Formats: sequence, structure tokens, C-alpha cells
Amino acid sequence: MSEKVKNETDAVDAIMAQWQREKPEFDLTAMEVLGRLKRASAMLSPKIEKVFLEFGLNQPEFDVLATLRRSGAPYCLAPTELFSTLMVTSGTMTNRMAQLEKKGLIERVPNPDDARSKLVKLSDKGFELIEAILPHHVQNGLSLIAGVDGGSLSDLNQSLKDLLTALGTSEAE
Amino acid sequence: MSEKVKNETDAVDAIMAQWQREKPEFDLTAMEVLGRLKRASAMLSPKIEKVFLEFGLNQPEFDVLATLRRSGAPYCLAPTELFSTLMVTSGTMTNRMAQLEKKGLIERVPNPDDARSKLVKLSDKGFELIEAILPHHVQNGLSLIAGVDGGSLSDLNQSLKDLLTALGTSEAE
DNA sequence: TAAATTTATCTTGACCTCAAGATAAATCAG
DNA sequence: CTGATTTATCTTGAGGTCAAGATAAATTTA
Repeated sequence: MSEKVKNETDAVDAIMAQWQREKPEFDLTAMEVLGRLKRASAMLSPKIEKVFLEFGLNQPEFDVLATLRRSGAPYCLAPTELFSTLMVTSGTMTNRMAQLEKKGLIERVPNPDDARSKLVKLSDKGFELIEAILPHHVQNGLSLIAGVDGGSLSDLNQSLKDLLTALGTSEAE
Repeated sequence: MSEKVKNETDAVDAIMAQWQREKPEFDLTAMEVLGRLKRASAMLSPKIEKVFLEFGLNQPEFDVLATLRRSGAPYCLAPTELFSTLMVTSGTMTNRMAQLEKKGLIERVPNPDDARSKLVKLSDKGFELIEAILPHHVQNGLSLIAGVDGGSLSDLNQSLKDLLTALGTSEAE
């Protein structure tokens, strides 16, 4: 458990030391791990988005194209499925779709089963773009975690899975 | 390392299965762990902010008050120290300070050493509010991770620390 | 089948954030 | 000491998100 030999301190250690001094009566175990989780996510986000920006997409736009792409042919989903998968509101999805449609990366096609919605479909241009980005995105991810040894990474993955399971998951990338 | 017996699947497993089907040639190890990290953070944020909202603060406002509080008496910092600690821009900090000042939770006092800036100081009201919130915040954090067993949590904390160290940290809560 | 209800999406208004440029004080060069 | 540069902060304009309300189609009920 805590038999590792690493003595390096990160920014969260400094924060915890302050809290310990000011509020010694608090059990800080949760704040520590939750603080690290938040910080890690915050630091990684711009590094991940950087690749998308080089291809003219921001993170939200990439998320939509990636969700359509991994759904498999014909790369077509209902808006409801998209925004529930992506954990955003319907209004947010409306904006994103308008943006992507203007760029010609998706198309709205009539839903034969439900006239209240139009389906969202990856255009040829959108398909080609996401295909072009994906290898770079995957490689970028590998680079970002390259400094962490395999065992620690495997621990991290399993622990996060435990946490997500405990929370009861949902959302996408 | 991977000798645990848990077979539960989370949402990221489903996403990875789609990618595996569509893009079997990709090494998805990074996407998997980064996806879980992002998702865990996204799911936790509203649950953490909920406590602050009950006290009339949002997350950004809490962050400022908490940073001042843990800095210790006299609970007074320069804007630059605040926004670099909190990893936001100076303009964002300007807005937050205006908000908190309007609520009477902070005061701007002249900086004797540098007339370009005014120091930000927790007001009595601000101090009392953060003191009132903190126990609830700490308890809430403990509740949020209650479903994860101690060993997994300890692994998670250490792995995140490894990751943050590898990334080269910065920011606050 | 017509009214009531539910579902799927869009619209509106407000909030938070950032990047880039503007201001003003502090510090440095000569 | 004076102009040039750096530093600290604020202002402005644009983007992304959400909550709540508005629409309109689908479904249920009588």
C-alpha cells in the first residue's frame, strides 16, 4: 500500500500541509485524493485538447465526432443519445451540432421513426477528419502518461474503475 | 497489480469496447486511464459543489475563500498569488474578487509594498462562512469515496501523485 | 379519435472563463 | 534622474455551458 519509496512532493502535498496546520482536527484523506484527481484532470485537459486544436477542433467538437465514429457505421446517432453519452444538456448539444454542421463535419438527416428529431450523421469530411486526428490523439495520450511506470498506471486504472463503479458511472469521450 | 477479482464494468469499458471494435490497431491503454480520470472528475464536481451551493457559494468562490483560509492569519494574499495558485487568468480573478467583495466576503486592502495591487483579505463574514462550510465539505468528501475500499483508495492516491509528479504540478482547491 | 401527458429538441438569458489589449506602478539602464 | 522595460491588474469581446421555458411530435387514455 504505502511501501513505495517515492518522497517527491506535489502541489497537493503543500496544500494539505497548510490545511493540516490550520485545521488539524480534520480527516483530510478524501480532500487529498479528490484534490489530486481534480488537479490531474485540469492539467491534462489542455494537453489533450492541443492536438484537436491543431486540426481545427476544440474538445467539445472532437467529443461529438469521436462518439459518432466509435458508434460504427453508419456513424449516425440521435441527439438524445449524443448528449446523454456526453453528459451535457440538450441546449449544449444543439449549439455543438450547429457548429459542426456549419463546418460541414456532420449532417442532419430525418429520423424515419420519430419526426421530433433529426439524426446526426458524420459527413465524409467529418469522417476523414476524425480518422486523421485519432492516431495523433492516441499517441499524445501515450506520451502524456509515459512518465508513469506501468505498475502505477495499472493501479491507477483499476482504482479509478473502482471509484467510478462506486459512483455509478455515465458520460463519454 | 491486477490480481483483483472485480469484474464490474464501467462506462469507460463500454467506450473502449467500441474503439477496440472500430480501431483494433490502436494501443488504448492511455485513452482508457485518461478517460476514467476525466470522467471521475466530471462526475465528482457537481457532487462536491453541491455543499457550497447550500451555503450560497459556487465552486470558484469557495476556491478563493478556501485558499485565503488555509494561508493562515491574517488570511490575506496578493491577487497574483491567488490566481496563480488557482490556475486561472488575472481577468477571471478580477471577476471573482468583485463578486466576493460585493457579497462582503473579502476586502481589498492597499498593498504597502506595491501600489499596483491591493491585497485580498478574508472579511470576518468570509471567515465565518468558510469555517462553517469546511466541516461539511470534508465530510462530503469522505462520503463520496466511502464506497471505495481503503487499499484501492491508497493506490489511487499514490498513483495520482506519481502522475502529477510526472506532469509537474500546479493549482489549488 | 380527441384531450392529456410525455418525450425530444430548441430558444433564451445568465454565468464563468479566457486571450489579448490597456493601464499604471515599479524597476532598470545610462 | 529620465526614458525604457517589466510587472500587476483590469477591461473587453467572444466562446461554451447550463437551467428553465417554449415547441412540436408521439403516446396514452377515455
